[in-house]
Amino acid sequence: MQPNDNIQIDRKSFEPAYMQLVNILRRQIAAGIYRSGSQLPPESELIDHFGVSSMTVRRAINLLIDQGVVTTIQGKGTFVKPMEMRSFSFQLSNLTNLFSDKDRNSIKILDAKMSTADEMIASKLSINPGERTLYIKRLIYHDKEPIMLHIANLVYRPYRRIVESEMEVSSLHGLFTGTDKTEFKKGEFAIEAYVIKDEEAKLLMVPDSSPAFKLVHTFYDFEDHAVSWGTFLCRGDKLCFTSKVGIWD
Amino acid sequence: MQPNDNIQIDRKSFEPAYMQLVNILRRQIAAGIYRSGSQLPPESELIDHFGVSSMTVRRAINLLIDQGVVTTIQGKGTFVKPMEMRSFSFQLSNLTNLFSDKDRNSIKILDAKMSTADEMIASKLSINPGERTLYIKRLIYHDKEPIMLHIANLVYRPYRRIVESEMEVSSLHGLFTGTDKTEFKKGEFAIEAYVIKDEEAKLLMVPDSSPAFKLVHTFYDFEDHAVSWGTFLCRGDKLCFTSKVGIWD
DNA sequence: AAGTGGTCTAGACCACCTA
DNA sequence: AGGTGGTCTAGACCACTTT
Repeated sequence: MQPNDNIQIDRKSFEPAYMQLVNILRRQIAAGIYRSGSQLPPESELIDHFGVSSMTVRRAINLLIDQGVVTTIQGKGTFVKPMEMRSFSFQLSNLTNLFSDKDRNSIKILDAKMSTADEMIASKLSINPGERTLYIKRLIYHDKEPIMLHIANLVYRPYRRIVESEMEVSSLHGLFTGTDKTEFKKGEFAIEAYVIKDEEAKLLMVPDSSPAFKLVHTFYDFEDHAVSWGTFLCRGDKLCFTSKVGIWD
Repeated sequence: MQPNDNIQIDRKSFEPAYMQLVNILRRQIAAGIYRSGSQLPPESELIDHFGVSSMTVRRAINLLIDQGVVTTIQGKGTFVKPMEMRSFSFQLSNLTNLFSDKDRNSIKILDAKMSTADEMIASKLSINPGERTLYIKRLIYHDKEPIMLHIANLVYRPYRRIVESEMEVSSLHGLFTGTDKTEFKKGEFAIEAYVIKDEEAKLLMVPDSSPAFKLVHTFYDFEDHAVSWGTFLCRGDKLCFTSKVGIWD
């Protein structure tokens, strides 16, 4: 089988030329015409063969680079990348799916009270120990089943609306789906492995010592001040992350 | 403060114009000149103001879209996206860092033997129950400390070199760093929360009921046959995943 | 010197939205 | 109809690598 034989770009298609080219090259790599480590045809050849401009070819190649399929070396060529474990990437959208259907979710507020920051909370929120904070503890249900326990500490700023909006169910929904305008500029996350015990186990209705993901978050407002620090405790039996790398058709 | 005032692209810079434009717009969004939900200047205006071509502007905008910073609606405009939790993604490269320094790692093979596939393994490797497989169990050390337990089941194909290369330490290192040519075309990964117990706890030298990440993998060869199925059991105290969302400077 | 990737232009044309 | 994003061209010029 010859490379690039016969295959052409369909100019009448709704699919843009650069995307067709991406798919053509992906398919040829998947078919083993270009093997791991081997060189793709030079761009000039692709331009001639497919009758497109250099910009179109480059756009296609850039997409293949983004997809982790090829690497380019200036002056040398474009090469098929070997599969790497490091390029596995996991999205929280797996978890987000749990929130796509608003009707199937509900939130129960277990606790919401004014508090003062201890050393730990103060350092996380960049305030002084003893300053006022808002403590929120709530249980998130999916299909009447508790799946996540959210505990958050918020900086108390009477002149802002953040506190109220954080309290509301809709804001949490907005955070996950991105539909609402959140008041946050940026956020940090860490995922840790965790074992649910005692009270947490009771609340989430799982046996003691059940596995869980602990999602620690910090949210910042547009002045780059930390506003919210807390954790989502997610039942391990209700959530996992998946990813694919390499060439999938 | 006026949008786009004074700021210009430095044509003498080594940084390409499209990348400068990305950074300019990011900085203006971070500075609150364009707030969440608000509209960016139309492309025609950016073309005029910065004295670049439409292709350069579009390339910059496409990158901002990739970064999750803006959304475009054809016929309407380009808008700043609110921060979304769903766009939170983490890479296995966090874990890869543990492997960057080859000298600090070592691997001990606990078990390696011919076996036959049971129902479970057969279905995962797309072979028939009873067919021959290779079973490998090994402990991965970092700074003399056990951090991961890897158990893998491989399809036994005498005419291939995959088995040998899988056995070797270097292949595992290559998988993580991407330096070696792996024999795999593609792979799937799932991350689950897990609780280490009994024998696993002893091997990894952690107390019973310690938290862990369970990474289940399947690797495929260039004929799309499953070749390897197994799990990495990673000590939760030695590994966590982090990520940032929204606008960071 | 020849071959390769990388950036950029100055337009053209189209599709979509709003009025 | 006028404004907006989206694709595409046919070159030009540059930087890097190999011969």
